[in-house]
Amino acid sequence: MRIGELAARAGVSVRSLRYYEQRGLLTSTRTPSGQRRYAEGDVERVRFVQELYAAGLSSGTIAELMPCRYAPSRHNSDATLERLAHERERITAQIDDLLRARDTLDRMALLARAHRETLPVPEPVAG
Amino acid sequence: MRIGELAARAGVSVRSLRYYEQRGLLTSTRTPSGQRRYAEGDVERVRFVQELYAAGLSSGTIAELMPCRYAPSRHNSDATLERLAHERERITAQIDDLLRARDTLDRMALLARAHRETLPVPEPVAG
DNA sequence: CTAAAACCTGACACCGGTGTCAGGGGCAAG
DNA sequence: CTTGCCCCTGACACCGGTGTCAGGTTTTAG
Repeated sequence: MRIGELAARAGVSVRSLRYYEQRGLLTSTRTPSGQRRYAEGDVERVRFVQELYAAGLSSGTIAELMPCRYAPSRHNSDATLERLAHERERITAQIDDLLRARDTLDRMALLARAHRETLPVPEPVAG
Repeated sequence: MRIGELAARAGVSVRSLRYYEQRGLLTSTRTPSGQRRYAEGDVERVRFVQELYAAGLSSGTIAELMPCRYAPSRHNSDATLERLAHERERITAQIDDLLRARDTLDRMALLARAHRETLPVPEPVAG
C-alpha cells in the first residue's frame, strides 16, 4: 500500500512514517519512480512502534528491539535481553512516579473541595 | 538558606531553581546584594514541583496548581478542580500506556529466552 | 588583604518526534 | 493534454526543562 494509506490505517502522520524509515524502524520497497510501498504487516509494525513511543522509548532503543520482535534469533536476543530488562525497570519506575503524583493530585482535589464547603457562599450556582 | 543549599537538599540543580523562580513556581527573598534566600519550607515545595514534573505536568500547569496546595481558598479552588481532573485523567491514560508497553516487553523477553533454549549453542561462552 | 567558592544575569545548545513549507515528480480520470 | 491528488526530498521551527559558558559581583575562609 502507499504511504498515505498506511498512515491512515495506523493512525499516524505521513511525516512520522518517513521519519521511522529514516530511523530504521520501518522499511519500504520503492516503485521505479521512488514512491514507497508497504506490506499489510506494516500496519501492525507501526502500531508497535507507537506503543513503545508512548512508553517513552527512544527511536534508537526501539530500533534495537525490532529484530527481537520481527526476526528473533539467537544472535540478537542476547544483547537485547539486557535492554529489555532496563526499559522494563524504567517503565516501572515511571509508573510509580505517576501513581505518586496522582495521589498527590487526589489529595489536592479533596482539599479544594473541603475549602469549598468550609466557606459556603450563599448562592453558589443553582444549576 | 542560599540557593546552593536548597539545591543540594532538594536534589535539583541550581539552574533549575532559578528556572522555577522565573516560571513562578518558587519565590525567594533577596539580600541587599541580590542573592536569593529561601525558607525551610521551600525544600518541600521544590520536591512537590519535581514530583509533578516527573508525572509530565508542565511548569505552567504546576504554577496554576501551586496556590491550591500552598494557599487554598475558595477563590482558586474552583478553576483548579477542572485542571486537577484533567491531569488525573492524563496520568491514568499514561499509566495504561506504560502497562501495555511493559506487557509487550515482557512478551518479547519470553520470546527471546525461548529462542535461546530452542537453539542451544555447544559452548556459548564459558566465562 | 587575598584567594577560593558561591552567587548573579544573560545567552546559546540540546534532545527528538512532529508540523509545516517549498519546490518538484508521478499517475489516474476526464 | 490538463486537472487534481498523492508522493518525493530537504530544510527549518517548535517545545521545555536542563547544561553550560561568559563575564561580573559577593561572601567566606585563611
